[in-house]
Amino acid sequence: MSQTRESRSPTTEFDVYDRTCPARLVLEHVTSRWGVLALGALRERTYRFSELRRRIDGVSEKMLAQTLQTLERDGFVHRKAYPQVPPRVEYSLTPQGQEAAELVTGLVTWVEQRMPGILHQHQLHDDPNDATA
Amino acid sequence: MSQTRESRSPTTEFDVYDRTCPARLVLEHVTSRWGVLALGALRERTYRFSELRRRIDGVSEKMLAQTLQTLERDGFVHRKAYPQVPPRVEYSLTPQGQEAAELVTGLVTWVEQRMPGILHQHQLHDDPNDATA
DNA sequence: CAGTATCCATTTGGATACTG
DNA sequence: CAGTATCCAAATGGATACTG
Repeated sequence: MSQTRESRSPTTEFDVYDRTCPARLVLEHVTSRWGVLALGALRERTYRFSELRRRIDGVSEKMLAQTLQTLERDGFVHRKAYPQVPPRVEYSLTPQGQEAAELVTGLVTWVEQRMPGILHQHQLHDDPNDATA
Repeated sequence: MSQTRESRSPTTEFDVYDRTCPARLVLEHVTSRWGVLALGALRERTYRFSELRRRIDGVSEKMLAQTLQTLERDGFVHRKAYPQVPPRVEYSLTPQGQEAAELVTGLVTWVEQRMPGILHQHQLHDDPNDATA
């Protein structure tokens, strides 16, 4: 009776399909709008705060700070502050963060590659009349 | 390293790091709160609307409908309506949707498996005093 | 059943100003 | 530089009522 539910048994006791499960929150952190991009960027190299802000086109200071703090708390991002003035803070991925980043990057590049087809699909969907052939 | 820019060159002309790129929108669709769970569920089997709503604990009718419409427009989800009364509509993954679903499911199970460690990390982070050793 | 329409509370998120 | 604090606009999202 390890399978009372539908045909997908969670690998552990954690199940994102349960709204009270903390795993759902963590999942939302890594799949969040800016979380995905931050993880992807940090996979390239270490970044300073302002560098990341420029790298991630469109992110506000507030959201970047919030995103990084969340990812740091989850143990995906390492924050290293150098005690100097002006301040210098460097962000990098932890080993766990690297794994997460690889997975999300897979998704990112997959989407980028499929975009031509997806845009074409948008046409088909939005346009009632079929001008094909 | 074969890279001219920041060490990550988009595979195509589409670049999610550009805020105007349509790929960013599609990425947000598949990584959205309910999009991730819908793709994961539909990977198990075909679902009817109400079944999906029960499967995805916490989703509202409105958000589920919206999510499915978006994923359908992107070409990830197939919607089949049977002309009968009461209405019967079945949702399933398209071939493209299956690929996307595999990627997001990878992320989901990864998070579920790492939860114990992540929760422990939360303790460390939130608790200033280090009671270790 | 499978939605849509509407109203409304909450959250998200950005711009700006300010601090160590 | 690396943030934090504040204010406010906009999007998200839920509950309810209604339709084909």
